[in-house]
Order: sequence, then C-alpha cells, then structure tokens
Amino acid sequence: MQLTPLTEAFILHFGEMGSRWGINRTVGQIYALLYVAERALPADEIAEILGFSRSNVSLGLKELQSWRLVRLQHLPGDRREHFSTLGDIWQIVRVLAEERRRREIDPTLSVLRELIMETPGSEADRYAQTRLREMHDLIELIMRWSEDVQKLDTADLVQLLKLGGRVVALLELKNRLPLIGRARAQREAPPVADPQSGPADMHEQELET
Amino acid sequence: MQLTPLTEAFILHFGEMGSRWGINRTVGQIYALLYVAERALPADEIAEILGFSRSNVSLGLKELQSWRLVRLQHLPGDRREHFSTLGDIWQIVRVLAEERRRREIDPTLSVLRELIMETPGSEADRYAQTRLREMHDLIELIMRWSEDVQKLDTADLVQLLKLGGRVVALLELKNRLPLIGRARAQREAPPVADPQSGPADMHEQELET
DNA sequence: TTGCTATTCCAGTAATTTCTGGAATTTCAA
DNA sequence: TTGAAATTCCAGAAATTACTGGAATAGCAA
Repeated sequence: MQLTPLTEAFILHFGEMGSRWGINRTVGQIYALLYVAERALPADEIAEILGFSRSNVSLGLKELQSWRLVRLQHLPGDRREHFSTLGDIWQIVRVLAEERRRREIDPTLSVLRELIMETPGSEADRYAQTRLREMHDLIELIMRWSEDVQKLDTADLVQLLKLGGRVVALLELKNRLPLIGRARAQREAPPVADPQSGPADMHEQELET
Repeated sequence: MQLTPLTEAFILHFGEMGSRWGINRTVGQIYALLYVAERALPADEIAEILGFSRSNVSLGLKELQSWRLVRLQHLPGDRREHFSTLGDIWQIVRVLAEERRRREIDPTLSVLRELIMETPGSEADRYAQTRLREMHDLIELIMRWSEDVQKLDTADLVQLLKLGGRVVALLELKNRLPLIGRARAQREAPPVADPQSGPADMHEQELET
C-alpha cells in the first residue's frame, strides 16, 4: 500500500490533533492510517508506510488496542497479525467515551468524593469543598447522561442530536401532559425539578423553545 | 494564603489530569488553585504557593486567559493584577466547549471538507473519502448539537441532562402528536427521519424508551 | 519625566517524552 | 521439539516540551 497525497494529508493532520490531546503523534498517525485503509494492515507494513521503526509501531498498536480502538485479526496463509479500526463510526464514539470515562473521569470523581468527605480543617477548606462539590456534581451529571444516551440505538441517538435544543419544547410539552404521563416521568426521574406545570391543553406557540 | 492538605491534593490531581489532556501540569495547577481560592490572587502569590518561577506563572496565566478561563481584576490600593476563575461552573463548561470547538474542531472540519472535495486519484482515495465523510458528518452533527444546547439556560440544560436517554420517550410521543405539532417540528428540523408515525392517542407503556 | 513596581520576553537549561536498534521472547508449522 | 518468523521489551539516543533567571518593557504614582 502506498500513501496518496490525500491520505497523507489526513494522516498528518490527525497526528497533529492527537498530540494536542493525550495521544502522541505516532499513535494518531497509525490510527488515521488504519481508519482510511480498505483492509487490515500488518505492523511491518504500517512501519514502512509511515516511516517509523517497527518497535515504535508495536508500541502504538498496543496502546490503540488497550483503548479498544483497533482490532487484531489473522488472515489465512499469513502468520502476521493484521490490524484494523472499527467499521462503525458510532461504535468508535461509544468506545472512546467509555474508555475516557473509565480512565480519566472515574478516577477524578473518586478523588473529588474523597476530598469532599474529609473534615474541613479551616474556613478555606470549607469553601474549597463547596467548589469541589459543584465540580463533582456537574461531572457526574454529564457522565450519567452520556452513559445513558450511549445505550440508545444509533437511529434514536441521531434523531436526538439533530433535534438539538428544540428538545426543550418537548420538555414543556411533557410538563403539560395529563397526570398519568407526569406521574410516570417523575417516578423514573425523581430529581428533575418540575417547578411550574401548566394546563393539559396545548397551543401551537407553546411548543417554541 | 497557605495550601491545606485538602487543596493541595486537589491541585496535584488536577495538574496530573491536565497533563493527560493538552494542558501542561503547571497550567492545570494554577487553574486548580484559582478554582478553589476564595479570592483573586496575584501572580507572585501563585508562584510562591505552587513553587513555580514567576515567569512560569505569567506564561500559565496568559494561556488560561487566552482560553477565557481566568479573569483579571485590579483591587483598590494594589497595583498588581489579580486573577480568578469564573464563578459559575456552567459558564466554565460553556466557555471550554466554545474554545475547544474554535481551536480544534473547526480546523479539523475544514481540513476534512477540503479533502472530501478533492478529486480522488485512485480507488483507495475514493474509499478514504467515504470514511472522511462519515467522520466529518459525525463531528458536525455532535458540534451542532453542542452549540445548540449550549444556548439553553442552565435550568433547561440540567433538566435535559437528567432526563438522559428517557428523552426518546418524548420523541415517540412527538411522533404521535396531532398534525399541527408534527408539521411544526418537521418544518424546523427537516432532516430528522420520522419513519412511522402512530395514531394521536397515547397509552401509558408507549412512553417507555 | 522620574523612579518604582509589576509584567513579559527570551535564551539557556532541565526534564520529560518519544523513538530506535537490537536482544529476548513468543508463536506456530513441520 | 526445533527452527523460522513475528512480536515485544529495553536501554540509550534524539527530540520535544517545560521551566528558570535575568534582562527588557510596560504601567503608574508622584
């Protein structure tokens, strides 16, 4: 396999972006190459295409495997291991989100929890703890949300994303539903504040925002 | 100001986490310190507390200012500049999301767009372009969504997040609404696939998932 | 303007991270 | 079990990034 100017441009950009995140350039480039490759590639071929040493590629692939972002497969008649990315891009997003939660968010949340539990040694500590609690609660809220929507099937998820902020119109609507609907919703999500609930009838403009 | 064990633990952890992202440890620690500090701090005090050189702190503060994550203020009777973080944590999230979009996502999207526009030089290019298009469309969808919900006021946003995946129940509901509601929703969001629309009546279990 | 204080810039140094080649290990077919 | 091929590990080299002290600049009160 040979790099075309097009694939090369993508690989270089992706490597740069990777290095702005935690990922190093090599790993980013390897991933980018596999992402646009039509077939699974063996490590020595990756090394040759990208001009890295064989062992560097091995390291990078191990890293990507630990993130569950590349799969290993054996092709008949070839003893070498071949690597490829996940085919379904939504699956990639789900895996990435899960791994980031597991590696970065969860440890942070538990550090925050521990610190919030401690007996404050001073007024400064007491203030710091309120700030840490704010941060903890916010991260937890966002993470619960992301775990939750991640379980949706892709079609629903896409519909939800496309709806964007207009979804609050539906929330308004929900608050106006007959009691049977509201009772269920509240039983399932007790913490949701539900300050004013209007009448059950509905006018067109009330669907706005 | 003196670091207590509690604030020190937080600052150290935050610094480590920062260095897993693009942010370097120093910058992460400065931000963490300001985040838990009850009052705005001048640069020399930050340097003393964290044990960094004065110029390093200056660099870090400049970086944080460029992210709009710290504010500068002058206190009466003191010529030094004092720095503090944003008080409203939701505001912090909004600013962070905006800056990440501006610095990392937008440039990536435009690279992807350019590459997708190019005339493919080979079959491999053609395949690569379909993959790049998938990536482009996915990132754009998620970014549009995030821009959009970012405009919501905080109470609505929190309600939305707490609802999590159960929001699809509302989507189902929407699809069952009398025509006046559906017509509006479709006019506002034409690309949203809306395959089956049921009758306008509603049974309790149809609110599930 | 002058003098004082605060801030930023810069070049050199230190620390960290990345990368390499070769040695050791593993895997698998015969 | 053996040997050939593939993979991983590791210690040192290279490259990158972070940090420092001091010099230059800017800001402000007198």
